[in-house]
Amino acid sequence: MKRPTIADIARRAGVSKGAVSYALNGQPGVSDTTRKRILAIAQEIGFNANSAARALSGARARAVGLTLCRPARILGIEPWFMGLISGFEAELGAQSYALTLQVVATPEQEVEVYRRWWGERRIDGVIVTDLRENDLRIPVLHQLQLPAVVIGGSGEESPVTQIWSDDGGAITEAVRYLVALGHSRIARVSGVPDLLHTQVRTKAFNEVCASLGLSDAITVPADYTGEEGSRATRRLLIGGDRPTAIIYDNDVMAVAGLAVAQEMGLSVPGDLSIVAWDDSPLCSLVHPPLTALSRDVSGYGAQAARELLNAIDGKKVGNVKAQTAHLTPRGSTAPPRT
Amino acid sequence: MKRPTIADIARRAGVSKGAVSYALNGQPGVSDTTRKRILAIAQEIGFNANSAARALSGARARAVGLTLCRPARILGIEPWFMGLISGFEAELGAQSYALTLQVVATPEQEVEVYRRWWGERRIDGVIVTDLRENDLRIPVLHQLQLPAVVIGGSGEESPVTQIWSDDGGAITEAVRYLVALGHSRIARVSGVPDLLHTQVRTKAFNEVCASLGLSDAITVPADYTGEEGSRATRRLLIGGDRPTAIIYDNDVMAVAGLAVAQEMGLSVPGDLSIVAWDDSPLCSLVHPPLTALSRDVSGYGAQAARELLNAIDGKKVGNVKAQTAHLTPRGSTAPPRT
DNA sequence: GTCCGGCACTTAACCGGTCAAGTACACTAT
DNA sequence: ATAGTGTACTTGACCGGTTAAGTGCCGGAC
Repeated sequence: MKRPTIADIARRAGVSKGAVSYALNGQPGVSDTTRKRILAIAQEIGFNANSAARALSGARARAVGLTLCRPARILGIEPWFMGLISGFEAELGAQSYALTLQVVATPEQEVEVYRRWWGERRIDGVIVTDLRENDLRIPVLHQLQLPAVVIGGSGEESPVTQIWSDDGGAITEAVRYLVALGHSRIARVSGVPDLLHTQVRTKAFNEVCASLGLSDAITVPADYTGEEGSRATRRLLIGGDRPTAIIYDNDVMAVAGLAVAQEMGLSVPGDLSIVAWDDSPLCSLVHPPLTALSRDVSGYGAQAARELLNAIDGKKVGNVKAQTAHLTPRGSTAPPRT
Repeated sequence: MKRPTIADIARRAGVSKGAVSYALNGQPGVSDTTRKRILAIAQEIGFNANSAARALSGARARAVGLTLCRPARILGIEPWFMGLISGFEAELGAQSYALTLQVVATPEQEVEVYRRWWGERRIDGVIVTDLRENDLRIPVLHQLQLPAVVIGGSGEESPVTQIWSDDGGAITEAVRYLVALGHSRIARVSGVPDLLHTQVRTKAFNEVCASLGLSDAITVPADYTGEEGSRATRRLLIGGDRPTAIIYDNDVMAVAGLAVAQEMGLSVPGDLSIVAWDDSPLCSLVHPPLTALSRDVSGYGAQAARELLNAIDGKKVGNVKAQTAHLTPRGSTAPPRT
């Protein structure tokens, strides 16, 4: 049960390997009748071009890489990555590019994986997530000349293409909404402070709160996990002057915060309003359903994949701004009880 | 910035390509001093073997494939797959195998992807999830002679290696526990009924309920999504003789069920006890935290990857039984209010 | 002195594609 | 009749590894 090669097709069609190659790739050099005959034979014997051979003769590997650098326990539960991945796939699958995945523990390992993949010619490009300040991956990507697209940058000038969204604008909208409802003590539980988009959000949050005269608007740093989300929420709620609204940097922490409030006997949204960043089915799953900053994560992923394919094709692409997250009000926000 | 090849190493070391190949692969045929020299040069110039060239000359592709066949909205939120994936990685990474991922919409597409991957020599084997009755993928895998490991079979004889766990035993434990607490009206919200492990669970659930004399133990089929979980729960709770305990086939539906109960003003666990299948951080996140049937999903994945690598190496492996899920009691179960 | 075995390499074929260069033939223009 | 042009192929090199077969040389046995 040997897998067929173009030589098999050539033999059956009575032509040379080269002719078969031209026929299969839609290149000129064979007549229409011959081409049809060859395609029919290929179809019949279930031919698929050996990707290794193709990659070896100068062509692409037709695969892109993605590394996930978060602890497994949070990876599993956060809908964000899977949304992103299904977006990539939608685009990559259409061009029959494969997606190669690697879970890593540290950014250093991540860099190692990039080096290895690229050295092995296993991939044509990578998608980079969770950009940090002075990210050590960027100079390596640049040095390797490895086509890449960064997700979640700040939109500033960068040697690597970025797909970014206006997180500052989104959080400003959320704060204004809460203030319009009558809230004046608004807190925030953030994601990992090292991440660039966390910093963008923190800055915008501080600015809008200052401009609206909210003096005690504080941000408690956390790490996207439920445990940290609970801890941060408890810290915020045990104080005497507890906030009447909390904005969370992801859905998982928001759900954890909701549970803490319920556990402490606080009513949501009566005693506490909750806003989650990044809408997902998780937000509509709980009671009350969470008001969220929604965006089309999967579309975001598809856009990133599209830009990466462009970069691989040598088209120089600049930073791309994706849709800004918009507020989806649900049951977890209301005017504060007086 | 051309990427180095063994020819580059050979030139610098003043030996032939063949010698370099022997040296790098730890094969006999070169002296110890030469080998060390070659390895040092390889290290210095950052050599990585071209995976395409290696794969082309008869060797392995050093990659395995995984297809995910669930709608994106549920893929994202279910921790199960990510747990599995990080388990695979732990094992594959150690052997420097890559994991290639593809999201598909239907089992037919899945089969197509297998055919293409195998035809392209892109992968050495696949991991198959969500086994169905008379699964159409199994004969194809067998016909292609594509090394594979099936996750979530029933443990019965099969032409393809299975990693399975005793789901019947686990659900029996859960029912007995609820009965011991004093419950007599126990319902179940199941996953997709086509899946083999759903059938195993349903059968065992019916049997244990019958043997314990629980006459109105019913299973409402759902599809693992929160929406269906809510709907099924509502249906169960609006009846006059509503159950005092519900077992859900995954954590997402259990959380949705909890929200429905709260929304209807029922207290959990006072009026309704809830048990989730497959523990995950999600279960401890909500209030009250959910009693769950736990197992080491990531370990399960690692075991599957290990068996697949064995199968790829030509070692004939039989079915492997993984650890049975065990009950982790939390706040969502209690004796029913009288 | 020579024959033999073994070590440390080299040589070259091979994997299965791609693609530039070459060839054979028909048809047209002069 | 002859050159020129285009079409429809064939030929063969090449990508970067692996590996069977070949070579040169050294040391030891007879």
